[in-house]
Amino acid sequence: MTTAQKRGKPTARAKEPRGKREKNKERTKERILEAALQLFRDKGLEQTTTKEISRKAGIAEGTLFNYFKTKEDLALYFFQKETEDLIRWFRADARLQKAPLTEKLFAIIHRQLEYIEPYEDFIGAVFYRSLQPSSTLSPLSLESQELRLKYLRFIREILAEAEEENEIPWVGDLGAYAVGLFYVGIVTHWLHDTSRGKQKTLALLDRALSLGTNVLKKGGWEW
Amino acid sequence: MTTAQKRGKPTARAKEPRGKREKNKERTKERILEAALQLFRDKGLEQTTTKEISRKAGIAEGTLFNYFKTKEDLALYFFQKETEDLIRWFRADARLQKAPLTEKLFAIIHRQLEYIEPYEDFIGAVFYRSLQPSSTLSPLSLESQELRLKYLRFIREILAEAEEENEIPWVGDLGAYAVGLFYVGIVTHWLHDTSRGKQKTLALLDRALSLGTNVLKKGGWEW
DNA sequence: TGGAAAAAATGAGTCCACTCAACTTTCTCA
DNA sequence: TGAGAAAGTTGAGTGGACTCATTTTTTCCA
Repeated sequence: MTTAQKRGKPTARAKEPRGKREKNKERTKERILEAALQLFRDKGLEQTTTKEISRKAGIAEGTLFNYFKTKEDLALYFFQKETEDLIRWFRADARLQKAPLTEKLFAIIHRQLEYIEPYEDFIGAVFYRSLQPSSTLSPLSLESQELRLKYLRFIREILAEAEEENEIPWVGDLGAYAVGLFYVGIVTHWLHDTSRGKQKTLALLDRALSLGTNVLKKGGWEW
Repeated sequence: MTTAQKRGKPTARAKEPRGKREKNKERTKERILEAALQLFRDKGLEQTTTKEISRKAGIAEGTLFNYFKTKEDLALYFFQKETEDLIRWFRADARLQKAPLTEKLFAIIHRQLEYIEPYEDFIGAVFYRSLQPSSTLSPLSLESQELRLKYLRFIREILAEAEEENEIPWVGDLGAYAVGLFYVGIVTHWLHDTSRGKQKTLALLDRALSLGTNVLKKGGWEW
């Protein structure tokens, strides 16, 4: 009888074992992120306290730490989201998928710069921490490690496509790694760039990418 | 009379206007650095408290902050010292000064890796912060900025010498910047490298430098 | 439907980096 | 030489990130 009843209601509501809880958690996490990002942007990372974030998100101070291990982890989540959005955006653009490598990389990095633009000050304080490799002690190591890997895998895929089309010679993982480093350099330049609309950085980006792909095509990569 | 007396004793002692004070300050700073470095190396950056450092250095907690604005600043001082030592070391080696560019850069970066070796864990936690550009809010921005500039100027000089000898085409400030970035990449690789004696990183360093200078010589740098 | 178990939220409490007003040492100059 | 000024030291105090024992909410199942 009981078993029959159990099986009788699945379509109505009982199908999802974790309904309210999961939904609430998601909403809370979203609220925390929203509050934090707004405060980080307006006041900077250091000037924003976890108390403030909690208050703005409508939760207790302790709750914040059930969702994010540290304040820094919370800040790094911004990049996590950016990377996920970036990959989705790129995969959705059919035209771009067929464009030459240089154009793809330009579009990708350019979009990243646009994304971080409103958060310039905050980025300066956190960006480099996402590079930090795992250290058994740092509580955020795994997260940032994962993030780096996700980004590198994405770039690796794009390079692999260009390799397959014989657009460039084989560059392997190291190629993706080099693009990642290049991105670090561009962001650093961007952070220092006081030209209108960061034009200098965009010019540098364009020229450096052309240079890079030219070297590759000419066989400069051979060891 | 008073003036005559004043001038009469310069050779004896009165010549140095700031004697005891300056000397004490220097000794204290040295003691703090020594204590801090030892603790950072043995227990890691996060696990070392400023209280501990002060105790080990034989000073009050507050005194530490008369010498270093923040704990992070204290940690960054390690790199300051490294850079200064590096420049002095390079300039003292007459043979190396005449060696080809690739060899110079290899020697420089290799020496830096050797220098940081005993501090591997600690480096992972601080290295990337030295990249952080100035932000009006960060109290340590100026110091780390200065450090970066000192290093970049040093690399720039070495590249300029190679330019003058027509060993490579003109690469300008951007060339130094690229070498700096390359160093970041190498250190990142080094931090992840689990091979015996970090041999993989050394191999990478060697090959990447050859590749780089080859590209330059073949005119790959032309835009 | 109710009552036990699991999951999540809470906020008082801890630890630690950093500040600052009071004190001590060193320097200066009549 | 000694008294006032300048530089340096001190440690109790402050604020903020993070913990954890307790309480509240949600789910599970007879």
